[in-house]
Amino acid sequence: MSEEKICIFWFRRDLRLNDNAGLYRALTSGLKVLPVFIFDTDILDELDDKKDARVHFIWQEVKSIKKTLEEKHGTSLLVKHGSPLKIFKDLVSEFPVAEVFTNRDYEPSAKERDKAVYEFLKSKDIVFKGFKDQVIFDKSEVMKEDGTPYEVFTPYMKKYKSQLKPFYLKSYPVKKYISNFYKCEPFDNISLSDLSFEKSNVEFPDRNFDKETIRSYHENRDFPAKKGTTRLSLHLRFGTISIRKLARLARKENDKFFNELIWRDFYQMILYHFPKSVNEAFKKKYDAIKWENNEEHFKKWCEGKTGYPLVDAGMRELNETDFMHNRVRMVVASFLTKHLLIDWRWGEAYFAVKLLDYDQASNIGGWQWAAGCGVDAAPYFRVFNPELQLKKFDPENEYVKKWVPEWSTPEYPEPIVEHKFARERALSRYKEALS
DNA sequence: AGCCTCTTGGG
DNA sequence: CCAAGAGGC
Repeated sequence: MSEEKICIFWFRRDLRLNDNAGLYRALTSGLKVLPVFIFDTDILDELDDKKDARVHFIWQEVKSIKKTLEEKHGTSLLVKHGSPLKIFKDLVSEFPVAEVFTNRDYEPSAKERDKAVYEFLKSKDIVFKGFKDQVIFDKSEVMKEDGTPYEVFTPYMKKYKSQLKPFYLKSYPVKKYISNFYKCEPFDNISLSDLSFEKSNVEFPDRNFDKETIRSYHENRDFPAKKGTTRLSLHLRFGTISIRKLARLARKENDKFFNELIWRDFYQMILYHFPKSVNEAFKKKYDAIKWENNEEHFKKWCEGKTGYPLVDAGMRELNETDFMHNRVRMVVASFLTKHLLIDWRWGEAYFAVKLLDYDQASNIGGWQWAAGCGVDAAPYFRVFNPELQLKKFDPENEYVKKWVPEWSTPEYPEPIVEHKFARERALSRYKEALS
């Protein structure tokens, strides 16, 4: 008797059982669905901090999905640890796999990984299908009239909104087909220490956000001392909330907040079309900038000891909580690239190590924007004045006092560069590269 | 999603 | 005297 064929659903950055596009397609495929998660050693081996909060978060969410599947749906989650290609080679000999479903990931390294898995599966006559789940429009769905990708946000956003029908924001009714999982006894649990990681001490923001924050987003979002932003970036990064659900609400409640979600799609689209922008300036000429790359300055920036209170507050918030308010991200990025003339890649790499919500597309986009070398970037002559930014966005010095308690005492260092000097140096150095 | 400097015109 | 606007970087 031939064994009944099954399909695999491969969880990645979509760690939820509700409104999940790829999971829905798997459950409605007619095949029983074996859900799989892989702790990818190709990624984990690169992480030096054994208390990396992202690993802890993913592990926690994976455990929770596994528990739900076991307690409510008579199935389990097969959790593996290793290199995905190798894992799939094992999986197809272990299970009668006919198809593999997943949600698309647009990062260049993920595309490469998926291509290798696709090729292997193809050689075994197994279909590998990817679905759009983590954005509203992907790949080439929002393009200019001439068929090329947008490189400026505002016209992209207008086209996006004109194309957007309620249909695109509809939830996938996973629940209706939830009985189509492959029935089995619980698979083994993997502990954090099995992965050679430990629990982190940072606090994970709640996915159950306050609607009022979205309603008043445009008024409060720029003030880091206020609870003016949703703190949902982590959940968007790992798919622990659905972008469609959030976009439905955003569209209804607050256009400014909705635009921020569109920025996210925009940067994902840019990275998809321009994978080289991972380490090359989108505007080629800017790769000619002669950076100072002063190691001592870079260290002081990392530690939050530049003598500019808003910059230091931001960096210390990042170091202590693995998060930084977005207004302050712009300020510290501008400071690093313009005042210190340090290559944006250094800053981007530091954020990649530290940020709990690190998302490659948004971070590359944001850093290149700050450095002036990206899509729709700030013109090079825009140099934030860190003191004016402080006056504008933290007028009572609440944020600064919280993170830099020694500020306004003799212990607080003098600025490592003087603003006027640094601004002029940046302007002439940029001008030189562009001429 | 800057900032600076200079000019102008009302008080 | 200084707020507000223009224009350059």
